[in-house]
Amino acid sequence: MSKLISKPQMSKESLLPLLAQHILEHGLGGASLRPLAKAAGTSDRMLIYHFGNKEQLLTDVLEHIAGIYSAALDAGVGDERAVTRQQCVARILAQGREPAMQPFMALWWEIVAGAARGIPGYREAAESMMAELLGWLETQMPADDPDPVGGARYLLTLIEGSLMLGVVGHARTAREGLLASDLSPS
Amino acid sequence: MSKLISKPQMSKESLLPLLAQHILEHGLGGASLRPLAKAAGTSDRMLIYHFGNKEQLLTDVLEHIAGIYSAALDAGVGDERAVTRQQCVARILAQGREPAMQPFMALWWEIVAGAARGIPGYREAAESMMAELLGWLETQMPADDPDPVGGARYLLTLIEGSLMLGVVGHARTAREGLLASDLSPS
DNA sequence: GTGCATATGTAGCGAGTGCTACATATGCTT
DNA sequence: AAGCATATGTAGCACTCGCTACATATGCAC
Repeated sequence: MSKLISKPQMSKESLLPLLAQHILEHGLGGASLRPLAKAAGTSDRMLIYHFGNKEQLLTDVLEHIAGIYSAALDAGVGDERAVTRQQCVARILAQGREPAMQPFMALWWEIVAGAARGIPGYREAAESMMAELLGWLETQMPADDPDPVGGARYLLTLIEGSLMLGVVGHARTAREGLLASDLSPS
Repeated sequence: MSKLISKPQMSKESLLPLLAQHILEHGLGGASLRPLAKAAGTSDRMLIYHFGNKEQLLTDVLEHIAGIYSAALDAGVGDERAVTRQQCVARILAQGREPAMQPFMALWWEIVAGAARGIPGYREAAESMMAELLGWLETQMPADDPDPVGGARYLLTLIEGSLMLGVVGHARTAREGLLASDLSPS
């Protein structure tokens, strides 16, 4: 009885999107091979076969996710330049609150936690992602900003602080904080 | 052969400091009963006996740690009031970078990550801790501050953003951001 | 056809997980 | 002394973990 049903012929590339989806939903820490394999329609056996070991698999998936995130960033903000710093911050915060961004946010804080805990690889991953975000933010600064480089760093600090406060149920605190900053003309 | 060696007569209260120590070192997520028990000089069997289940144990330990942190906060900053907002921020950031604070920081980001992931209990815990920190920060504002309530929220956002950037290897970015803020008189 | 590299299924290993069953030991109350 | 609530040790259960051993199946080169 020959099995002629189908030979999906899977590969790293074909697996990565499904694995990324699962990681975004369930996180890095709780991810174990067998559920990942089921999500990707294969077996733990094959995940190890393709990626060598779990750590390499997670590294590859993270890289894949970073690519998706970059694209989402550019697509999410309109292409007309912000006029004021306040407007710039508001737009990015609004985008960060989008439901579609939630899985990325959850994953991001998990990476931050790993970096703080000193888990090998996490700090490096977080550092490069943050560097990329900073570079992107510089391009989003108002065209007539007197100090786009320093300003981007200032806004990044405010944005990340606001996002964190939002995550822990203090979105209102962050909003009131921004109102008391120099971004809001009295 | 009677065993007269010693009867440690343990209790929740006597276990909590040792458990807290272990959690601060190794994190919440990776904590499992047997290593915790070894750290506390007892058995997994007795941890369940005293706390009922693992979740309750972690809840109790977290509460214990929050108490320690509160005390460390007050002790860490000198008792003379800051004169400027900039000074206020600088002092708190300096304290957050102290080696002794590192375990608390790592635990904090783990809680934030759990809150972002929606793990039951984490958001509530984080929210109340942050509320307490905000209240404390209001008392640390300069005496002549024109808007201590809004200002505390503004500074909290900047501080948490700076701490996060520091964790991911972007302490310099945060520093330059603060230099470009209204806290640094040009 | 005959090898041979690539790909996949089945079974399992040794370690660790939270938690429980059962047997005691201890010290207080009556 | 008897009974009883509190406390503790020993063993183990049913499960998951990352990973491996072994057996194949497939398709291509010669």
